[in-house]
Amino acid sequence: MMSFRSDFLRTLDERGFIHQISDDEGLDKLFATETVTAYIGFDPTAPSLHAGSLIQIMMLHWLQATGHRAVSLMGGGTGMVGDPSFKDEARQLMTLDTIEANIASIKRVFSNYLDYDAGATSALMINNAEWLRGLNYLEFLRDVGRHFSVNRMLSFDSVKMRLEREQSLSFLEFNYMILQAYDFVELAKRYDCRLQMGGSDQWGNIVNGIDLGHRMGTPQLYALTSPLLTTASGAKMGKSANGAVWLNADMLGAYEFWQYWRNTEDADVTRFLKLYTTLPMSEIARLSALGGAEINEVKKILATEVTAMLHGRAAAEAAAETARKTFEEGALAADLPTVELAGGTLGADGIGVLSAFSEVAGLVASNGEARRQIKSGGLRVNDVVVTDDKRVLTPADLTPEGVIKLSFGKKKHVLLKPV
RNA sequence: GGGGGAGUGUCCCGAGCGGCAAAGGGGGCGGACUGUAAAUCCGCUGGCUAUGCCUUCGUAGGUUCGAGUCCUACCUCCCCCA
Repeated sequence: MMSFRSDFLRTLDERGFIHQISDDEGLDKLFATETVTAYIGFDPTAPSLHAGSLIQIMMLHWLQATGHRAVSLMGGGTGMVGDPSFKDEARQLMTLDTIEANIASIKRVFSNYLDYDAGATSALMINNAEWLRGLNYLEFLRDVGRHFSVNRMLSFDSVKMRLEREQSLSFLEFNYMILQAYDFVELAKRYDCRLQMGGSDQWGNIVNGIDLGHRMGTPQLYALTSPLLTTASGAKMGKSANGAVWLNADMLGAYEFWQYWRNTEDADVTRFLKLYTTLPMSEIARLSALGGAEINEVKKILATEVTAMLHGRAAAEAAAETARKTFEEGALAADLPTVELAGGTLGADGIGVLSAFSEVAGLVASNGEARRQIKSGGLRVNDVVVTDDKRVLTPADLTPEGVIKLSFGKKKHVLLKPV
């Protein structure tokens, strides 16, 4: 790969964000000579983005940090269609209400990474519903649709699998790539946006936008994709034991978020430091030199840095401290995830362990699962292994701090607290 | 339009003479070993008021003491012919 002159591309390159660029020399020149507006699209498929999207958000962050204008595009229009790229079946359609609610919820995260009040390089939050929802079908077909070749669209890898496999690809979904291409052109016209970034699975969609731009008379547009990230052992980013690693604080607390990064595999630590923190490269080089058990200290730094960007420095340090107490001292940390019990719930007859773990704490999925885990020694109450599935938790189990600590495996803990 | 084939445990792939809560794998979870890592080994991997009850094999009916298995119709997909 060539060496870049522009701060933005050099930074992205040395930190491992770049998978493919449509015209690296041309784009480098653009970034070196002017303030560039670039965007990444986010479809509102859930009330929160998850760790898998963090790499995209970080790209926008660096874009702004190196003096350019970052646009996060909410898919209020495209979300009504659903991206079929590399999916083997159609997603369920979302209602407008759901889409709007999801967008409102997702939006909150961006202000932690982007500055929306920075003069000429303020970040922008735009919703493609703005131009997509009002489209006139016939006009759109004539102005935009005529530039697309179905033959060519069918040849894209992103839909090939779907076609070869057997699953039907509805006409609705098939239009997604056209809408995304059109988004790029609209952003170019309205906001002078020149670059679209995204995950490598978006390459085809982005390039379509560039082509459409040619035909519809925009300036030269560019594509930049990031690698599809997996952990060293092949798992997709953003999934953990308890499900997705959400970015919204109301869906995943800072402590659990911190834990996700703390549990990074050795082989991923350096890569993640570069991608997910803003530590200087020299510092990352120093940390990467540490090996053996020392790498645990590096993982803590990784976890704290990533968490600090999202949830704030104070919350990150509190999470680190909670983890230190819990894992290193074996002490009881008061701010582990806590379930409050309404007055007297523990009082009368106590709570059976099974329902305490399943219904009350939500650590396991069902009573049956709790029973199985007891058999294999995976459940503990106040750090004592549970052996009897008939055991009942009573006020006598309360620690001096007035809580009962439930643990599932070594890493998942919940405090029950009567109030 | 004609002919042939397929849909299995709500993560995936996949076996399944009429007695089936249904083989096997992957993934996931727990345990052991470690460093809150990886690798490895062991166990678990429908629900419940639990020596029993309930819900599961594309959908709806039917035959049978008993249906994932047989019959009928329907849905979806694949292949061949037109």
